[in-house]
Amino acid sequence: MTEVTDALAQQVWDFVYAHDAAYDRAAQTAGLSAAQACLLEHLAGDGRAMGDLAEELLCDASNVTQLVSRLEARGLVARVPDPTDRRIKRVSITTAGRRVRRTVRQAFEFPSERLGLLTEQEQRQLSELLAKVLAPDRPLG
Amino acid sequence: MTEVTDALAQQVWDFVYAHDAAYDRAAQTAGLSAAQACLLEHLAGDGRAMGDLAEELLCDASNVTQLVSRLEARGLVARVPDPTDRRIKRVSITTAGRRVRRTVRQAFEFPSERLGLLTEQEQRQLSELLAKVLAPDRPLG
DNA sequence: TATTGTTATACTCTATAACTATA
DNA sequence: TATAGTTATAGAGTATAACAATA
Repeated sequence: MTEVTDALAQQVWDFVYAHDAAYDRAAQTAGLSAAQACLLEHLAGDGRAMGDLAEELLCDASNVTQLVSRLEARGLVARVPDPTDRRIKRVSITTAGRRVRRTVRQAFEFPSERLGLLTEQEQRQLSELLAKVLAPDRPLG
Repeated sequence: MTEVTDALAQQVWDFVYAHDAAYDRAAQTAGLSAAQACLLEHLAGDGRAMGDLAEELLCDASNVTQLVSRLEARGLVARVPDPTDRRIKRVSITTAGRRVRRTVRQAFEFPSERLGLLTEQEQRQLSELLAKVLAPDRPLG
């Protein structure tokens, strides 16, 4: 463990803040909240069970219910019953949802406009540093 | 502008996520939301005007009113009228507020436990990379 | 008239607890 | 009985618009 300067901690804070703000703006471009955009990102091909989404998003199932309800009301996702277990509902993204998701991705300029300021070598450096910082001792958060 | 790989963007995402989650937890340790803790961090010696806080926190003034009201109800801040302009109210942190703020700072283990995984040289490297990424072309976000 | 802060209102995120349907 | 999802409810963050007090 090395001592960490306040200056570095502050830089990291600013970086994180800029990233968060950029994602918020990107989502807003498509009329979504960050939480809604994030949920769309977690929808793979044939649909995810509500419970799985709650686990992946690290939030309560009742929260997923509401997020999905709002997205469904706008036609961006659909609840499809699971054929093998009628308790389960799978959330699948619609064509309109894919379009909106693409909009968010394209509007999220942080990676290209910020990380893109680094040379290839610097990007590799950053990647190695982040890998060290995020050493897989804890799964998340 | 260099092309940015999805892998790096994902690493950055995970890093940001871990930082956010760690701060949420730290604030919760003191019974605060992240927004409340953040506001406490912006309170300097003699108190900040509500409007200045709104600018620094990049949010609406009415939002600051509510955040401050909740903190005031818990005795962590106080509204003191400005002697020179009676429209202005300055928000100052109380002794209890300082104590709580210290609790949050100590509970925020991300800098020491995560950035501390890097050697001094690596920390300097990271600092230089972040400085490049956050080149001061835009003020914030 | 312009500015500072508040109030009223509304929407979203989030969680807990109680509930329904299914297994 | 246990599980998947929903509903009811509540508190917090946030913004817009209307408002009061002061400059």
